[in-house]
Amino acid sequence: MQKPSLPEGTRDFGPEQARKRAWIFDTIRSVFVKFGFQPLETPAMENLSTLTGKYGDEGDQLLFKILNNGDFLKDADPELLAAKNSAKLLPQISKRGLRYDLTVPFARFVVMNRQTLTFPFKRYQIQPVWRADRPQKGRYREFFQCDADVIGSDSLLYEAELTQIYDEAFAKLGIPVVILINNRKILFGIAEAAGIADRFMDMTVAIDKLHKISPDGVRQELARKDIPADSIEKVMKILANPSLEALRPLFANSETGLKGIAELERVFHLLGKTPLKNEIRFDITLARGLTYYTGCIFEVANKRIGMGSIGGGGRYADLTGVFGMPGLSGVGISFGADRIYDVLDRLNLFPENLNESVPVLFVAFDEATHEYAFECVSRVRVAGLAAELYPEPGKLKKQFEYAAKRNVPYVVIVGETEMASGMLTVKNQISGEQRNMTVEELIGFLSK
RNA sequence: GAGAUUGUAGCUCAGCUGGUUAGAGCGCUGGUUUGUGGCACCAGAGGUCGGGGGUUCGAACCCCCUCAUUCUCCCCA
Repeated sequence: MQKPSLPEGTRDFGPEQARKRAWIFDTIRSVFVKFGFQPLETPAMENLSTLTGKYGDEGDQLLFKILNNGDFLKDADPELLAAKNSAKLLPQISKRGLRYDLTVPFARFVVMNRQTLTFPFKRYQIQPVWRADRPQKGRYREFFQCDADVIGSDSLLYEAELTQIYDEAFAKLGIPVVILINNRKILFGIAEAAGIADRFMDMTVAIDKLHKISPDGVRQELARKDIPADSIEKVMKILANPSLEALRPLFANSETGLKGIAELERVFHLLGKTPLKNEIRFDITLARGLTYYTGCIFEVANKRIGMGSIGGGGRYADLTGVFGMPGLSGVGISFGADRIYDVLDRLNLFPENLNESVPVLFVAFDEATHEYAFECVSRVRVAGLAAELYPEPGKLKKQFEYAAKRNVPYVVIVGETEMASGMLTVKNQISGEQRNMTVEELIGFLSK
């Protein structure tokens, strides 16, 4: 007999976990829908050509590839095979891969359906993605992403609305958060002001680590990238600056930097016209590693416990360009569902009633009462309520233990007396109190 | 890709410098209580000590290989 096991970095979600996760997804989805986003689902697998080259060299390595069906070595180049040249052999033996995120499939979908879509196109998508990463704390090889993106508009209204979505969703989930906002153009302004515009990405990647490593660590990181010492000090000096206002004079010679300031001011202006439940903060050190962001960028941090970011996103100028449809600006956000789960779990913030499976369980003593109970259960279900009947009549002890383990709040006892009178015995499992009532009364009782 | 960690019952773990029939708690099954669960008591089932090889009179424990886990770095959610 073989021991059952799970592939590295994957997990099962048992009933309780699955219910909690469904609650998270439903909560987030309801906010997406409220802001007019439409659902989209794409296949788990994409053509490898769609995926490769979109996430950098590292990303390509982390793609799960799917072996071709049939005799997949038949058409493989014998020389490559003999040389064990995996990299060059790959396209000959694998045509498909599992999706790595939801953004690239979304871009592919938009380009393929450009004739029928109405722009701006707002979609949300809640599906699993796969990465052949080394699993560790809070990181899995299969995990869910909850994305909302708008494509086909460069209006800053959407930056404001997506911030509102974060605000409302986390308020509904009961997690107090800080929503951090920055703008890639401001980061570019820093690079220009420090005279290292050509090293923009190196600088960004280093700044992104500021939260993890000390300012000195960032200095070392920058120095390692051969950035001149005086430029490094200029960068660090600007980073120490917390407000948009004070930034403006420093960006006198950076048109892009000034534009970034103006964009953020516009977003904050719009947000000022609506009540928000969480703190929204400009954070000049927020960088985000992904290269395709070009404007505003977001990140959500929970206030209670340290645990990476639980959401992030930003504006990208040209996501569909690689698929031959340039000039479409988009902006999107993502919720880290798995980490949100961990935060809710650690802080005990899940709603109480989530682990109740059914509101009522029927129990009976013998064949005759069991059949009568079956009729009663059916009538409760016809009324639209969930109900369950224990499969065998007999010992109440066993049936009550089952009810307790399933967290059923009410148990209906059906015996000869009940069957004769039509008055069921209904026991409240929490208080222990018992009452007699007809099926109709039970339905009314459970409905409120 | 690099480094570390752990692997003993369904679960969480104990097992002293290698020594005879491998333990506990929880869970499970049955009973005390065949019209009432959570508590208590009693009894019981359940393990080729991740797998393979080696050292030894003797290995859960020491050595080698292998598989798997968890964590850190890189990168990211």
